[in-house]
Amino acid sequence: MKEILDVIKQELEIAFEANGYDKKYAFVSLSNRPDLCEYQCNGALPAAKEYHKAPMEIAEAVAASLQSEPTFESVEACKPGFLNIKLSASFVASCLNEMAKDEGRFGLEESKAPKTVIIDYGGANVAKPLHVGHLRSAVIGESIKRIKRFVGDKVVGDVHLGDWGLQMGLIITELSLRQPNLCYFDESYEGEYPTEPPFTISDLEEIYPTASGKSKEDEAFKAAAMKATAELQQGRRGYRALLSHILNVSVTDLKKNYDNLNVEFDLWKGESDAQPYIPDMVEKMKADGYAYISEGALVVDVKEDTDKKEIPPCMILKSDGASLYNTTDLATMVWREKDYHPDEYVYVVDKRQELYFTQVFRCAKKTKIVPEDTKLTFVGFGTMNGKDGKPFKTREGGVMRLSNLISEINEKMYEKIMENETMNEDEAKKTAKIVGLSAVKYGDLSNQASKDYVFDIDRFISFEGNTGPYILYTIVRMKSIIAKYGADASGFNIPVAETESEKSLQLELAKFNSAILSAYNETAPHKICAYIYDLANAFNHFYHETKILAQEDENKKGGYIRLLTLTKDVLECCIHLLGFEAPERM
RNA sequence: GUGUCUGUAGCUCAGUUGGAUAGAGCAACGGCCUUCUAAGCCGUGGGUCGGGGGUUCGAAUCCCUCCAGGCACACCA
Repeated sequence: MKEILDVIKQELEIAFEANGYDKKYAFVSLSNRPDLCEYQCNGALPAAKEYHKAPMEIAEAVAASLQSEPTFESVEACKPGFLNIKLSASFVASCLNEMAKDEGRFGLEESKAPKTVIIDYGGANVAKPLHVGHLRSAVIGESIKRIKRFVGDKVVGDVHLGDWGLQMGLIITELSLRQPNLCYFDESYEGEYPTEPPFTISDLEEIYPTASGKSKEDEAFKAAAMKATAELQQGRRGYRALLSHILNVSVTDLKKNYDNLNVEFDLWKGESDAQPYIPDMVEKMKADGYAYISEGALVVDVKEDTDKKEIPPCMILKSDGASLYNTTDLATMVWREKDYHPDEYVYVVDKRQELYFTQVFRCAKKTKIVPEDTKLTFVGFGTMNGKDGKPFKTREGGVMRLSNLISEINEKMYEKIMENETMNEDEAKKTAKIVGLSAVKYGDLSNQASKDYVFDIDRFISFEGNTGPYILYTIVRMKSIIAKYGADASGFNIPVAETESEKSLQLELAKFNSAILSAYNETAPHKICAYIYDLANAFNHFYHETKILAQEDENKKGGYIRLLTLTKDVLECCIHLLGFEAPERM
């Protein structure tokens, strides 16, 4: 189905050309003066320069040749030379009927050139619980994944676990002190290792911080942990077996936590999966002459002439020969190329890592790990601040666990729902979870990802204003009416709008296409939030003025239900793209 | 120090990539429920778009400069 903007544009192009003006001036945008018009074209102003005519003269001529087009209710030339456009109600209604027929996609055609995209988000660490710092990556990444998938790309989401490095050595060392008799520590042991892990997730969550604390005070312990890390990385059997236990236990727990957030990864690969690719990669970089020794370390130059600031080289190996985060990330690209050969990589990471990722991206292209035309996208997000404007902390000043934050929100939401006394405890609990998630996610996604934002629980869980719960409430209202109607309305047509509020609702619906595409093109979920907030407002306004179920004309009533259903479906589609769902009641 | 991002109503944020009178929400005040969920709707007040220059028919948006703040600047991830 054709986008409304394109339809209008085409009509304008014909009119511009018919009057002897280049069609490049026939650009259309949404009106920024809704009191005057619905869409606008400002092309007559720049055209006036080229043709040395008064802009008003051009605008009037174009407007005149569009007078009889059935697409428009009116096209008016205004003051300096604006073209103010109003669509005819019947044209809008016919667009909507087409949208409604196309269930699930609402007229948005699948991309004709679908891309393969790997999206790297989540960034969870093994054996460490998720904390609030992980929230944004998960929430934003999940939404971007869904948006891209909806438009038609083949998207693979990878959590990219932090499962390599000193933390593993710390855990192994601590465990060897607690349970020295385990077969994993016996180097002469040659049998099969047990399938049952020697610890639970809560053991792990206690072991890691303990070990981490010890290593800061106890030099010997730290040395032992570093040795264990090195041995693990060199492939010591017992340690490898322990690593896989740690991974299993941890990933099971992480999956549960991400599941609560409606976040789902296709791949649970980690840094450790990239390790086998490092030696060949490094050799190739040396052989191809990209990597050289600088101050003892192996580096690749990544500076470019256009840089305003000196970009330090990308370090591949430390002076002691050990690999580092860069190395792992580059090696990760090696296997991703081998398995998926993506057209685009998207990294959803804290924006403070931007410089680091420009180094990695440049290095990957320069050393031909990825082809020249591969798109490497860094989606850097800002910090989640508390109400005081400083990074979000617990009352005690520590890092807050994500699960604690979520349960606090669910608890508050539950209390709010129970105040209304329309539900039993069980349903209220379930509803609180659904609405709570919408509060968190909408609160995050409605801001531009790259900016810092204030995480204000009380504002987010409020049912008023631009919040997730407000959107859900609007959906629930519609569901309730549709349920009361009871019958199947699919045989009816969405009526030609008769009132202003009905037409604005219909116009909002017609913007679905361009709202989704701009969110897609700009990797900007907040555009979807802005859209559904406008749509919800338009609906509530219409709802307030229009009796639907009391409508006597059955045909009209059926048409209204069809309009409601479309609105509800579009809203639900959008919140799905944001990563949350609506309950049946609230 | 260098680079970079940010600065819009008391607070939290938008602003369709240079267009018309800069918009929402919260908070404040006023109105609307015997009628589809009032968790809603309607209205009022509130602005030197950080300051100053420039570019042009036209600037919150582009350029310069200053002020304030955040962040990053090779052997951490």
